[in-house]
Amino acid sequence: MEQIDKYLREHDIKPSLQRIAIMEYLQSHKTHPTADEIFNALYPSIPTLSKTTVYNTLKIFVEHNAALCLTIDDKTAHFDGDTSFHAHFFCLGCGCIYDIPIADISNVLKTEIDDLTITETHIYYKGYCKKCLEEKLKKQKEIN
Amino acid sequence: MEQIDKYLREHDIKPSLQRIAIMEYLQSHKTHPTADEIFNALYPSIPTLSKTTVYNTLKIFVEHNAALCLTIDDKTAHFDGDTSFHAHFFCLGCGCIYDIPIADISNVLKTEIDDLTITETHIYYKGYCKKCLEEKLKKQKEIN
DNA sequence: AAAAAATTTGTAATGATTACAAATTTAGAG
DNA sequence: CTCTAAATTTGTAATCATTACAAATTTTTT
Repeated sequence: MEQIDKYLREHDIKPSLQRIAIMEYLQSHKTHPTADEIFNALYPSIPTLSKTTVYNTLKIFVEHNAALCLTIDDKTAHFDGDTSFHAHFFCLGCGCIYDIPIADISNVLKTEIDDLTITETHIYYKGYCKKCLEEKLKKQKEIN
Repeated sequence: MEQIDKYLREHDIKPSLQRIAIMEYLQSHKTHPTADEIFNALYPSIPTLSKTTVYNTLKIFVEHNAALCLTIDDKTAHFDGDTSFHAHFFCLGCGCIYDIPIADISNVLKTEIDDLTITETHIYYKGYCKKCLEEKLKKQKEIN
């Protein structure tokens, strides 16, 4: 708990009850939750919590580089409390997101391009997890 | 025009007037337009065009690998008629998207991970283009 | 030329996100 | 401490991209 407090301060975010709870959830649930999932998870223990607060807080986290916003899913944004460099896999079937460790590609990825200032680099894989691939193949068989 | 027709057929897409127009627009405008932008651009010349058709058609293109859907912008999906492998830069200020050529990193990027079947790989850079970076710095000065 | 299939269209719904203003909490000055 | 200002949180209402769906149109097949 004290660690979350410290983590927020290190990122120039004043630790409030809500901010601590949301960051605590993000860092202890590596499932890349959506704002809605975070709200539903925390609401029972913080009954005064507002969904707007969750959205506002996540925006602050991202602006202060305390969390990542993943735009891999076109339906909704997902958030990641782990800001270290890694890739993500998004299952087009069930929507789950997995962390994918990645080799050092600093020699391949650019940090500056012409007149463009890079602040974030994302590597996303999309496809199907085992379960969803099987279901997909089963459905295709049924059609044929 | 005949080339678009052929391109669609090669991807098992039956070429209709609307589909040809949308693919023609995608391939001649390398700006990674949104469905809305495509609709507004084509509507004057195809007054019967429906926005639903644009959405449906783009979905078909993506399913048949005739176009890419970019989820780099959390506001709205962008589309790319160039399916060859390249990265994208998204300006957090003005929202423009640039193509970024990328060295061969097939040795770094995975094509199979455990039980996950990869169908797409995306590399996104986010940051600020020259104009937007200047404006951002100017605003920060005004605050301080 | 008629019937079936595919495509397109328009409208209405959905659902994530944001705008905004009121309410509450926290921090600072006296 | 206590009062005031600033920051944060909250709830409601709006926005806006996208989709669902059924009717209309076009294309293909018989």
